[in-house]
Amino acid sequence: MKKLKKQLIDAGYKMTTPRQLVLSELFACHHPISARNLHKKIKTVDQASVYRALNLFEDLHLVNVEVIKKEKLYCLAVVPHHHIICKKCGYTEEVKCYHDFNSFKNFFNVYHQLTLTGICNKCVK
Amino acid sequence: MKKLKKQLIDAGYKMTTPRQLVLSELFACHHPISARNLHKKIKTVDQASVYRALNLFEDLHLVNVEVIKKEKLYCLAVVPHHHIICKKCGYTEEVKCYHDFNSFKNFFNVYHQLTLTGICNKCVK
DNA sequence: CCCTACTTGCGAACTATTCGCAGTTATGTT
DNA sequence: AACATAACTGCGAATAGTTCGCAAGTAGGG
Repeated sequence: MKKLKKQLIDAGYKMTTPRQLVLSELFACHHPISARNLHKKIKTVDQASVYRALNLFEDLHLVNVEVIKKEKLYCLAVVPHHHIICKKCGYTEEVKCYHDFNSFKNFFNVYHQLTLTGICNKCVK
Repeated sequence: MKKLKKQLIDAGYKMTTPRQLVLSELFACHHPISARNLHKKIKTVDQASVYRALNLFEDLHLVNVEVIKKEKLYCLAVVPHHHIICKKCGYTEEVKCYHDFNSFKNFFNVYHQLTLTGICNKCVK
């Protein structure tokens, strides 16, 4: 959390209450969450500000985005990790991150985002 | 292309002109493309139908989706592959697919989607 | 404590995506 | 080859998702 704040500041941004709230909600939430649901949880922050915060965090690579069933979901990118998500019920598990691309082919500053979807063993029955 | 048609039919859907057109446009386009741009290229097909086709193809895993700079991009999933995309200029290269998750943890029918973003060597200067 | 550039909230504007329905079409069947 | 029918499309309009512009508020350096 402190580390996140430092990254914000170092990049030239301020740690404001709305940003703080969005971050701590993401921190508290142990699975990817949509902008909309995030806003529902912190109604004191305007929706435009939630979007602005998420976009900023995304640019700074503080959060990752993934699309599940047409929904954009955000989660903190503190420790690199991914998710596997059941397409039927939405049940989610964490998946360790296997890779560390940093430069790749002729690209630099490479980030990657891996999404796994499947059917969990409960839904398969 | 024939293989794609077979997959549609086998899943109980019809190969119609709009779907055909969307598929061949995706086939002709060698990089991920947005629904909007796809529709621009085939104006004879209504936008709702473009979306319907893309959603169907996505369900059948005929196409992959990735989000780059807040834009959802689609590409054919014929041969499993991924992309690395420059965040500055959008320049795209293909990346071979290294993995074959099929079952993973307690999930079945697992598909994965990997997106790499970075800065290409032209933009880095 | 003050200054100022960066942020926010608000309302409204955009953009993206989907819906409902009447008319059309692909496909299996005769 | 024409038919029947369930699936599909186009259209217009609705809904959802995201961003904008601006006046007012606030974090953090001096």
